[in-house]
Order: sequence, then C-alpha cells, then structure tokens
Amino acid sequence: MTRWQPDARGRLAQAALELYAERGFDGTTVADIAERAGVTERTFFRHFADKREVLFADGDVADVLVEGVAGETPLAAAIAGFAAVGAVIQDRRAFAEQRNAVIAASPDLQERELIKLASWADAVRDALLAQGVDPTEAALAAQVALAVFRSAFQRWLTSGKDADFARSIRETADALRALVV
Amino acid sequence: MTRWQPDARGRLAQAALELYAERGFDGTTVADIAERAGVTERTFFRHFADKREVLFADGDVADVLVEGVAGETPLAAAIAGFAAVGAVIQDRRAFAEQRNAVIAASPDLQERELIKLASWADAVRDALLAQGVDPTEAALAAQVALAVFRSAFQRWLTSGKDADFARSIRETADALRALVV
DNA sequence: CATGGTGATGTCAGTTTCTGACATGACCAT
DNA sequence: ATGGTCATGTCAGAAACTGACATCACCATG
Repeated sequence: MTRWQPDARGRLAQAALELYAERGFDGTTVADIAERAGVTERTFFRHFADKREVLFADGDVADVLVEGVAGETPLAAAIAGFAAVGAVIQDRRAFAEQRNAVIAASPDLQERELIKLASWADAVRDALLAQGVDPTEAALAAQVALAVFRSAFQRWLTSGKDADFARSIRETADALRALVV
Repeated sequence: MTRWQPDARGRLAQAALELYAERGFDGTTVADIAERAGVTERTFFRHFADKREVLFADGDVADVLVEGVAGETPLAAAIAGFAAVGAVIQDRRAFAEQRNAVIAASPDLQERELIKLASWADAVRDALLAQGVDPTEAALAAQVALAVFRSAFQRWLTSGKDADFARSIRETADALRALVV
C-alpha cells in the first residue's frame, strides 16, 4: 500500500495550469490547486516557492541556453543560445501556447515571466564573459538577443501551426540588422 | 484645526524608501511604513496598489517618454524617447542611486521594475505605431531601445558623479552598432 | 449662517499567501 | 527487527491585501 500517489509536483503543476486557464490566476487559490492535485496547501509550498513559480519550473532549460551560446560574434552567439531554447519550446507548441495565454492574462504572472527571461539574459551574459567578451558588450548583446528572442517568439506563435522557430529567429535577426543600419 | 497632515502619499513614499533601505524590502511591513508616515495601513493601500508599487509611482514620466520618440529611423526615435527619460533621471541622481540600490537588493522589487520598463517599451512601441512604423518593426525597435537604455543607465551610474546620461546613451548606441555589424 | 455633499482618512472583520514547528508512516539499509 | 530518512500532513500564526461602514474638516449653496 503506497501512502501517496507519485509525482505530487507534476500534479500540482498540471492542476495549476488548468485552474489558471479556467478561472484566471486571481480567481484561483492555492487551496484549489492543492485540492485538485490531491495534496495539502502546505505541500504546494514545499514544491514551489510561491503561487506564481508553479508555472516557471523550467528544469534544465538554462543549461540548454548556455550550451547554445556560440557563434562568430558575441551577438550571434547570444542569439544562438536563445535559438537553442526555441528548439526545445518548439517541441511542445500546444503547451507553450496555453501557458503563454495564461501568462498574458495576468500581470502577476507577466512579472515573473520577465524576471525569468532576465535571468536567462544574465546566464547568456555570463556565458559570453566566460568566452572572453568585454563585460559591457556581453551585457548589451545578451539584452539585445533577449529582445530578438521575445520578438521571434511572438512571430513564431502567430505564424501558424507548423512554424519553424529557427526561421523566426533568423527573420527577426534580419529585421534587427535592418533597424540598426 | 486641520484633521490630517498634508501629502500623506508623499510621506508614505518617503517612509517606504527609507525603510526599504534600512531594513530591506522583506524586513519592512506595510504597518511600519504607515506608522512612520503617520497614517494607518489601510491608507497605504488607498494610495498604492501594493507594497512594491510605492517605489514606482513615476507620475508623468511615460508622457516624457512618448513625447521624446522622434528621429530619422524607428530605432533612433525609440532611443530618443528613452533619452528624454534619462534627462529627467539625471536631475535627481542621488535619488536614482538610492532607489536603484534598494531595487537591486530585492527580487520582488526587480520584478516590478522589469514590468514597469516593459510598459515603457510598450508605450514607445505605440508611439512608433502612431507614426506609421510597421508593427513588428516597432515592437522590436522598442525592445532594443529598452536594452540600450538599461545598458546606458548602468554605464551612467558607474561613470562618476557628473556623468552625462545623453553621452552614455550615445556610447551605448554606438556599441550596439558595433555588435550588429 | 445653516445645511448638506464631498473626500480623505480611520476602524474593523475577513480572505489569502506564505512560514515555522512538530507529527506521521511507508520505505530502505543494516 | 530496528532505526533512519523523506515526503507529506497538521496546526498556528504573521503579513498582505480587500470590502464595508464611520467620521469629520472643508466647501458650495441657499
């Protein structure tokens, strides 16, 4: 006789995404999420630091990001890092869409999203630093690459069901070059 | 006999900045802030939506930003908008430094800072749209200009007491051009 | 001068988020 | 079998916020 069902964390994450989609972030209490997942509220807070974080457990995405940082120039390298993340996201488009819709509907979740993206930019900056890039240049390249990623993500979402993330990145990078000239 | 001292809102903002600097954001309760300002906790929440917002009442900065959006190219126009804000910030350097230090010390405050900056980028994007710029191009230009602003702000802070914000912006914009080439 | 409306604040009760401390019991190594 | 470990449960409480209603200086109006 097992005392608890396995993967409480996964059930909590799933329940949270569903409830945020059904009733909105504000209309959902942590007690609701815990109940649907079949655990107590206290267990929720053992797995996730707060009510928002449950949507942002990216696992090892940061590793993918950092390993992808390589290229001819610092900016190209930074963009390549984000492109690697794009490839991961592309494999779960339906999830990405639902999650994106939920976040777009809640300022609280947007805040958390922004700081997560900022931490990605910091990781890219650090990767560039490790490759000997000048600190100021690395920070700027990471921020600009993030801007490209965000724009490319929107482009990918609005480009239909079978859009290619790498293509969206390339197109956005081209648009950037056109802007700066 | 006046029933209350004037400018409760201003006193709350001042008390909050002081206390966040003294004890940190987490170490400060809204009751602490209200007490120092000589009002009740309820009054705090009438003036500010939440505990973070008290540091982010920028007043008419968004107007300055939008009015500053003008230039030869969309990116130049977007950067000009942020440069206009820079000029305002430059006039209150000591305040900017203290506020920046307080925010840097708290992830919660950083989140709010990021979403405020994002809303600035959205305002710039809308201003570009109003000038007939292509939507995708406008969004990207606004995001890139924000990256330039953030980098320029750091540069300005670390460039000594009498640094010129406009100069930091120019230098960062030059760095961007060098990156993209 | 009286009267009544307005607006900023106070008071208070309640919900929700989040934390610390301690208890439980299945599982595992010895 | 015995004891340790680890995920979870239980409980109490602090702090962030919200809604409803009360107060009373001030001000316009007759």
